[in-house]
Amino acid sequence: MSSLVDRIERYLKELLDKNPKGVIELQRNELAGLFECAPSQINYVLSTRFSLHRGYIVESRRGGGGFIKLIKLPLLSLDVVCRLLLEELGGEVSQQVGEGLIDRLYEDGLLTAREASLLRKLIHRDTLQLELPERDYLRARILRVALLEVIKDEIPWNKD
Amino acid sequence: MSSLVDRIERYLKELLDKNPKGVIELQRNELAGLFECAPSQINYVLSTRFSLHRGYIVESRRGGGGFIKLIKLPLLSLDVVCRLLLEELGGEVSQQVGEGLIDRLYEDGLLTAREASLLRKLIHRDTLQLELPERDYLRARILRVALLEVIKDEIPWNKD
DNA sequence: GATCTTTTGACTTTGTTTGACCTTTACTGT
DNA sequence: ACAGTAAAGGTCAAACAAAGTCAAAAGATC
Repeated sequence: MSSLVDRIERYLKELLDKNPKGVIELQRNELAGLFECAPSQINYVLSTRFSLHRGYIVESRRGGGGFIKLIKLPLLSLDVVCRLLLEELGGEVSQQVGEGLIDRLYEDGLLTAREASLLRKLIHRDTLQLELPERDYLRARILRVALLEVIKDEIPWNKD
Repeated sequence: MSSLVDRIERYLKELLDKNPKGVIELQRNELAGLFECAPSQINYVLSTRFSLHRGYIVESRRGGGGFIKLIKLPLLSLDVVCRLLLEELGGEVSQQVGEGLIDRLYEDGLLTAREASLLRKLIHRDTLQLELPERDYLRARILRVALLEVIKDEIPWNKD
């Protein structure tokens, strides 16, 4: 008997596959109602089955009219993400490394010229103005967020 | 399902777009009636979605024959941007104000949608992860750098 | 039976909606 | 002119409506 978490996972992946953009939006409580479980179960599914290193981004908003948005990342960028995001951008990033990364993303066509030069300025030590362990942590966070944002609307790859 | 506040916002922005002067006048109670909500909901929409930082001015008068007037400010001009840089972004900037400003830059066509949502994430407290006086200072620096980058193309005498 | 995964529930955080009460303005009758 | 009244809009705090967190309980696995 497949567990709840598995059934919810399957259900969401079906929805994602049906949707050509690889994006779905849902209500946590509604979904919990559909599967007759605690709402926090949905969070469990999301964090164990739709984590970043499995190739998904989850966005959400609270309050009235809140939602949860599930984005399936294009395969193309998936290996880039795994490598950069999880390894290099995990902890701290120096300015040099950061700039190298931005250059590479630009050359790969993931960043426009303007985005690249904006990011280069943003991660500059003169902008961050923090002492040294924190500065490199912040730079890593900034680049992580930027990368995540940028890979979302990569051209969708093959289906199935 | 989009929330009431979103629907009212959309409605008002449509009206503003349709009106070439970028000015509309309305009755609070009438609008509340149209959307079948409490009149004070209108105030909520106005203060969260049509703030000065987002590029709107709201004027009103009470009493018989009262009204609410919504004015969309003209596109950001160079001198307004300079004033923003010096005054608004000089010191500290809250997340709310920052988001408002980014919204306005986007609506004025100075930022692409992707740049806007990137910046929104970058200035989010979860990304900055600093305690409160420093966080708002850093946010101001980030927005300053971003704004400068973005208007570079607009400055005629600057050729790089 | 130790450990790993799943499931649940109490509590928190964030954003929205409402309602009771307040202030300002125009109009009306005297 | 003047007071009174009705007709706007304003404020603020409480209620409501999401989603998030965390730890403990319950199952599974070995």
